[in-house]
Amino acid sequence: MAHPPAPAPKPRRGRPRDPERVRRILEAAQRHFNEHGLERASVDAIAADAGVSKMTVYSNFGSKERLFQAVVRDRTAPVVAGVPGAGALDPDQPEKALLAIGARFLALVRGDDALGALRSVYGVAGAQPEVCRAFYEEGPERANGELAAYLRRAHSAGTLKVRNPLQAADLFLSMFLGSGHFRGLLKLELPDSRENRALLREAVRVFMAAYGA
Amino acid sequence: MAHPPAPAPKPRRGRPRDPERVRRILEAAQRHFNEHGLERASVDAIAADAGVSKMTVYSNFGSKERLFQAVVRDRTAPVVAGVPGAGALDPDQPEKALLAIGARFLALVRGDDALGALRSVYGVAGAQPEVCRAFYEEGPERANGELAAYLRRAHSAGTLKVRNPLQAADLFLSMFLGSGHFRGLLKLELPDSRENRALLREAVRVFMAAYGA
DNA sequence: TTGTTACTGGACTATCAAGTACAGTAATTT
DNA sequence: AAATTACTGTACTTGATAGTCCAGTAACAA
Repeated sequence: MAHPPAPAPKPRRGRPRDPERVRRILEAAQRHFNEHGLERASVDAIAADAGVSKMTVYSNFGSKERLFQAVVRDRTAPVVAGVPGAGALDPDQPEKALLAIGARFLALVRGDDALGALRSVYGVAGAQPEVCRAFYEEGPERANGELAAYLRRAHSAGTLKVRNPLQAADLFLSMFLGSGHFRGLLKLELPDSRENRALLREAVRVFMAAYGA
Repeated sequence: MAHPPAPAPKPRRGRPRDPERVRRILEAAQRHFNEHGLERASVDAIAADAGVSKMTVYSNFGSKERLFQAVVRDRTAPVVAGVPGAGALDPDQPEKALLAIGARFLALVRGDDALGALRSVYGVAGAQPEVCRAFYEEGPERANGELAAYLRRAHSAGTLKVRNPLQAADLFLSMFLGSGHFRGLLKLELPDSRENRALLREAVRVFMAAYGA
């Protein structure tokens, strides 16, 4: 979106880069960064795990930090993409829509992928502001924005009464970031699915009580 | 609470430990761990910052990891202590009480102390389960528990209608862990105080709409 | 075929930090 | 005073790892 799809076809001479190698590096790096964080992950281990020489990592990404940045940017958008799907939801059935959105968001913020990503990005807060900003904008902010768009539509349809859609969206999604999310980030035992369902129902009930038309 | 106040007066021979040095070490370590995390903080720097020899650090704490654990345990309880104060709140004025509790919790989860603590504890998730568990129990779980106790009292007083106090408490406190908290953890710009006040009011309004008697 | 670029694999350097050793000094008990 | 423990300061060992160098090989364009 920010960039035109393919700025230059780049018909250079010599052997072309192997895009599959690049993918393998990104995926291996993602696993290692998720599990150990930026500091403890070793480039040697990542290269070995990707089945690639260390020099290939450096010729493709330049440094460990830039590899980290590439990993974050590479996965943030697709991970969040599955969350809102707010475009397809019916503004006449807000309760149903909120249940769907909440269920997806809850699954996201309990999943190892997002938890690992959060931990590793929190670990570089301050040291790499651009990555943090990009992550925030492509991640939480975007999810909020899409839910807010839905709330606006429902408000126009008269099925909800939402004065400040961004605030309301933030509030709704926040409800899934409580103790269960803490436990996930700390790698403690997670609430079982029964408890998750109860939380989902209650969050929707609370929201409807406050914003129902 | 878990331990009797002073299990042994310990009248040993020789020079006694200097408790002030121990405090200086803990405080310096806290600053460094907050700012850089466990990995990047160096024991030499901590010792220098505390105005203490490195050997003193090791003879008091044994290792960097155990120093880290000591820091976390040392500060978790006091930090959270200021949060609920639910004991002193009037069960007949839940709206007022929730405003007070929410304001304190909001200030907490926006403050550098708690944010740094969260970042560093998230950084050792999995590697140091005991610290994570202790932090969780002394921190979020305890805050939840105290708010839940208040909600129970208000329910008995007939001013609120709360079937599941723990769930409701979790939901209420969660509302302050949304985008603003993300931004804090990522060291991005924080919402201004006007926005914080708006969030506080709205959170209380939403809660009252769902749980008001 | 030739020039050019991508990749391998291993050896190598440089750096940084955890933890130890040790010899001397300070404080405290008996 | 004597024994004992705490602390200092510096130098040291040890281990890990980011990043480089290099010689050789593979794949592609002209």
